[in-house]
Amino acid sequence: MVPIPRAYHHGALRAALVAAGLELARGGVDAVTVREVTRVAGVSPNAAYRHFSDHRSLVVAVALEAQGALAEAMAARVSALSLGLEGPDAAVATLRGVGLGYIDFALTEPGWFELALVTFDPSASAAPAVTVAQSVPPPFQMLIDALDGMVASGVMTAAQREHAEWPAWAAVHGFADIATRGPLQGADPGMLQALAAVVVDRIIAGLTAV
Amino acid sequence: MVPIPRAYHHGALRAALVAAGLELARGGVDAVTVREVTRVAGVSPNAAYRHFSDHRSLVVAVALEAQGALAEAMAARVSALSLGLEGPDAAVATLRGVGLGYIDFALTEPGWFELALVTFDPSASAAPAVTVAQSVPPPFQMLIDALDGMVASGVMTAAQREHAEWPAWAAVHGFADIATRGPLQGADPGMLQALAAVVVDRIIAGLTAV
DNA sequence: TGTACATCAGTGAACGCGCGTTCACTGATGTAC
DNA sequence: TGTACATCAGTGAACGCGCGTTCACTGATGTAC
Repeated sequence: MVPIPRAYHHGALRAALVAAGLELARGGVDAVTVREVTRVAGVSPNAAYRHFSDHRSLVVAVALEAQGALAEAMAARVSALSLGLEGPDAAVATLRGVGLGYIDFALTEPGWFELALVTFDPSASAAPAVTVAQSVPPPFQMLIDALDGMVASGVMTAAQREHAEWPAWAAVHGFADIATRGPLQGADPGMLQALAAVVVDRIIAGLTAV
Repeated sequence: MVPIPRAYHHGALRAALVAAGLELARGGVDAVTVREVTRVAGVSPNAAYRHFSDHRSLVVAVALEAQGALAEAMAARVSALSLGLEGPDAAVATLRGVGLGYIDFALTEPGWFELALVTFDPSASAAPAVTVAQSVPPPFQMLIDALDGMVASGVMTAAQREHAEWPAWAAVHGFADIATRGPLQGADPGMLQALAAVVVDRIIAGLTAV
């Protein structure tokens, strides 16, 4: 990584470190080290400790950023798919958008996706920053809202709604993981898109089946 | 880890190292290091290089063992659920067993589960041992066979069968991952069992829905 | 059966690496009068 | 507006750690005669 030598950041260093971390995170969680992040920011390693108590809290800060990007990708996909739709159609399109957006993000930015996961991990985010700031991570909240929308528009019954978060999340997350770290890694993008659609449609069918 | 000092293994060292690795793997993939494995086997670090070309091939060897254990857990669950059933009932029970066995294994031995995954990763298993010995990993083959059984017994149509591996694996794998590394980590075991059943039943419903 | 010797399976010591983290410090900034 | 000083945000050097891996070696085993 190319160092950018610049002396004093004055309050902006924290942001610069997170930005550097985000860039490095494209290479996965393990690429986000104190030393490399400070190197990229053009600062000595110990400078990081002025802004983060330890390595973990640096990673959590970067992970929260990645989580935000994930939520944005999902929102964008929801907008695109539900545009101009209403009622049941809109509800289904929204749920599809949530799932496809999640998968898209994982395929496009696998490193960030990996990082966003630490945000969902209650043990890793022992750092109060996460648990306090957000009891429910935005991406998960979007799923919940989408499922509630399915009920509100009559596509799902209240009984079907129960616990539906988990099959829905599991299917979409599992596919993202398989396509990212597993056997589908490196498969043809077009095929991955097609399979993603199959996964999302199948699980929605399962959630709305008798 | 407690070293077991014993001098010469004579051909048995390779097996001893894999066994030690499997034990350590309960702590996750990263716990399987050359140094720790040899320490547990009561041997000097470089002794490992007499049996493995490098760290990676040690990990792959241990991972194959973990994968075997996963396949066994799945087979056991399939047997238990499909016992005495025939035709469509047996086919569905088998598919449920495949999914629930997979999840069970992940919950019971999260470290081994993590390790088994490297076996599914085509890039990681650049080691010829894996790709040559098994083009299709046994656990995945069990899923394929179970789905074929669904078609054979008339529960699924040929059209529904197409690409069904991926939604099925994604849902089950995703739940295992969520319960193991994600937000459900540390949740009540009884609840996890119940949710696992929901996930499996929902995805099967989705695969057999119109 | 006994011995000479090749081969095999280990040892002990060391290497370089990158990491997280701490120490005492210094130069830059902001503030009170 | 100018100066004295406290505080803040960095630096430079070093620490200990565990890792993978390589070197030259030695002791144990198996084999040929």
